[in-house]
Amino acid sequence: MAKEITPRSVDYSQWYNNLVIKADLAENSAVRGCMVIKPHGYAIWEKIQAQLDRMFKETGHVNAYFPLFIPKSFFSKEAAHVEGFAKECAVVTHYRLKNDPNGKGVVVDEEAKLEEELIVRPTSETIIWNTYKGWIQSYRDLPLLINQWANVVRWEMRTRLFLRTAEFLWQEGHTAHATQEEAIEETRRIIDLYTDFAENYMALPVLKGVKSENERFAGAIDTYAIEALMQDGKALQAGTSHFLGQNFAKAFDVKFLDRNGKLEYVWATSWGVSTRLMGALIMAHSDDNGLILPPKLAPLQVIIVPIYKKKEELDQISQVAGKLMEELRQAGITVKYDDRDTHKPGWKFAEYEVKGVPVRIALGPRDLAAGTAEVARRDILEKMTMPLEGLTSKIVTLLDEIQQQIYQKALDFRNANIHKVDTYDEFKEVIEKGGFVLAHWDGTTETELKIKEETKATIRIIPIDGEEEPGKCMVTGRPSHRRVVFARAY
RNA sequence: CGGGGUGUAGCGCAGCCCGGUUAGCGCACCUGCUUUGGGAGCAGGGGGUCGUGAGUUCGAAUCUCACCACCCCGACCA
Repeated sequence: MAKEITPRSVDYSQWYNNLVIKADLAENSAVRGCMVIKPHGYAIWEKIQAQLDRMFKETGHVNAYFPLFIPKSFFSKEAAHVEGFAKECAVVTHYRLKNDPNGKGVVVDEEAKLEEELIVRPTSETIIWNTYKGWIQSYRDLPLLINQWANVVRWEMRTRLFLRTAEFLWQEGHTAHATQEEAIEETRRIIDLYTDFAENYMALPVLKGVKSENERFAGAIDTYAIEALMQDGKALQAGTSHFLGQNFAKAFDVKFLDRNGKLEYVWATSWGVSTRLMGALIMAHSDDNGLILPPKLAPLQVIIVPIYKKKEELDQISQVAGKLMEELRQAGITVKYDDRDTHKPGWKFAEYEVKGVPVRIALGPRDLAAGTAEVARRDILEKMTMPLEGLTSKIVTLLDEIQQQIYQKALDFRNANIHKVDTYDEFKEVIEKGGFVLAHWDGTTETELKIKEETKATIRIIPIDGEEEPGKCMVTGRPSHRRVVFARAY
């Protein structure tokens, strides 16, 4: 079967690395910490992008593009923001190279030093708010609902394909509002949108809530986040939406005249998801044979493989396959017919399996004689023989069913790995097994850091919906009115 | 940035201790024939700055020194 994938049970992180390579999603590049996203990986990202973009537009947002470079001085304008990002910025200092006087290649031309250094954006709040200053004068100019698809650079010490790379692709929304209420509403609308996307497209159940002060975005008043559980019991932050208050408006002096003719600072939000979602998708669903993709995000949903000995057989099969493909396409399914004679059927089966194509249809002489097809599901590795007659509608149903079952499986796993604990001793024991742990916390950063120090667990979210439950902090015994969600995280 | 490890064909590795024919193996690749319902078999073939630089030596993949890169663990991390 799938060659050279380390089983999950042996070494989860190696399994992940193997899978990314074997499924041909990405590879490390010649540039430290930066990956090459290969066509299959990029095709999945494009599906993610297309759906999110649709959802952003349905909620009134538009796309724009801002510069890759940000003048260094912009960063010092919002104190918490610079504090959070300063340690991982790539900086452009010169704009020209010259031939090495010693004859060895090229060197930086020291005479071409920039007056002011440029930072390669780690996120775009500063350049965008500097721009918004020129766009906003009146309440009539608001709200401004803008999204950008871009690459950003954060100089991470240790990188892993998709999960943490020095350069990554993402979308960042930056909105401006006349009132605090409206900005908070936007922040929540987006975290709900992300939740909808994660659950209904990625088949990934998530917990939604706000971050503790310690885990908050640098420069935000509140950070809303969704957290997903990976198969090794670690949590992965899958998306964040920040209520920025008037912090950036004040830092960049963005004011507007309200209906009463009063000059006010603008209220802001920002929100984003990145190619890290690819990591979540892989780690949440896949198995030791390779990738398992939810049909809604699979670049290829159905693959048809002919099985034949003689050319006449292939011709007959191709005719049937052609008709079937036509029908499937009309039903909105992405399908490919792999009639390459350079690879054998078994090779193709294994190849599409490791790449996560949800449904495989094999057509051979035996099928033609019986008017059937062999239909194989990637998610549960099950084969069925189905009549060709009416096959298309069955495949449509099957893809829905697979989407559902992948979600259900992830949900069952997640639910089986949420534990309530009341004492710190119990917490220390349960956190070892992985999963989300619901416990009472006194709300202080001090206690949170102590827990992190002693158990490596962090507060992933403080739930916003759901019931309040009075209790006592498991560490200090101080009062708490609601359980928060702890986990070890990526 | 600290600790450990690895750099030899596209990939994975052996050879290195104890220097000495033409640097070897598996996969992949190419050609031919036979094959094709779960990663085919046989035969033949192509492909190497042994990470980089210096040194020791008659002779270096092998010994010495320096440097570089990558990986793992830790620290760091929206």
